[in-house]
Amino acid sequence: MATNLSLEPPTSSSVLTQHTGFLLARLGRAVTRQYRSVLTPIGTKPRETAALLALRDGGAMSQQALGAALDVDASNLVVLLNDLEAAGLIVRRRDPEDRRRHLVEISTRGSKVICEVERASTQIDDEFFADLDEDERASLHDLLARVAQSTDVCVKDAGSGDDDGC
Amino acid sequence: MATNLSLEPPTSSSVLTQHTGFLLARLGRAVTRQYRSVLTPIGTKPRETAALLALRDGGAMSQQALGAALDVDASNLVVLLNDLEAAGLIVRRRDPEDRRRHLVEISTRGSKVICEVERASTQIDDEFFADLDEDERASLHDLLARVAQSTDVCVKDAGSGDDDGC
DNA sequence: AGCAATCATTGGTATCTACCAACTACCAGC
DNA sequence: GCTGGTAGTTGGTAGATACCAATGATTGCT
Repeated sequence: MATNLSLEPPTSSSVLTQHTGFLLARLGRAVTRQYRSVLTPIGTKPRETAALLALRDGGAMSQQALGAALDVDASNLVVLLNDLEAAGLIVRRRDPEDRRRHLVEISTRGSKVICEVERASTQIDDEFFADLDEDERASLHDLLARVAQSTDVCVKDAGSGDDDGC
Repeated sequence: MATNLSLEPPTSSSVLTQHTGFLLARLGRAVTRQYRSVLTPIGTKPRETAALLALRDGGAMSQQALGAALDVDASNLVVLLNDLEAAGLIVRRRDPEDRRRHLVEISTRGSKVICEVERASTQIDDEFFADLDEDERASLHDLLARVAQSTDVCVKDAGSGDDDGC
């Protein structure tokens, strides 16, 4: 039953056409791996990099907010930030308005690192989405952003034109 | 320096607008988690499910081909298939043309399970991509498929109209 | 002042994942 | 019938990840 022995030459490995979600999951892993290989020599992990980017673009924010943005558990975020702080890439200080909170901020040193990191990340993006032209890439980004927004995260417009020259 | 204390209400958690790749990674994790929660009661893990779907749509294939399709390391694939075989969802048999190879095939029992699984997966997809209309979802799928194809995997057209009625 | 809720932190656990080295069975070519 | 390469298997390791329960500091409410 159901015996369709195509046994095609190992090249056309096929499949996963169906569920967009599975495709998404698979590509997410793939791109993370790519990121990791490029980021390793720089010394930051993909997650840490995402955190730095979030902090640079979003400005100082509480750990709670950052965790929500990155979809990382609070307890895991703590150790992640510990590492970043030990490396001098971020700064934690208490929020004067609510001293329970820590305001996490990217440091000047972190800003420098993020420039290097971003160059590498952009390179990966270019390789990874090489088959898509400008418009397609933009529309892919738009679609993903909307999904992210609806799912849980809120992508903000971030009008804060606080450009620390990169 | 770089002190833009927006400290917005925790709702608009912001960011990650920049790199499409990071967005992809984050959403991939999110959707995998969703899948996992729905699949757990059924008894299959996301990876196993992906394998079953690949086998159903791609027909019998060698482990090598399957591993390439799913982007899973050969040694990890072995244990994954062991579990599926122990559960009676797939069958391994030697390829008569090359007895080194195992032809992996979905079993009749596996085909039944996959129906249940697919209902759940489709439900997740519907929730996850709820904000996109039909056309947008299709174009997202198309874009992702093309990226997947160029990256490494080959998504085949799969003309094999071998419908095991679901 | 007392109390419940919140934020960050700690510690622990279970699972997933990638990766690597070695081994068996098998194929193809000489 | 050797030899070299390939497919699958085994076992082990390191790291990533999710998740959960408990604690201390701090807040807001009454």
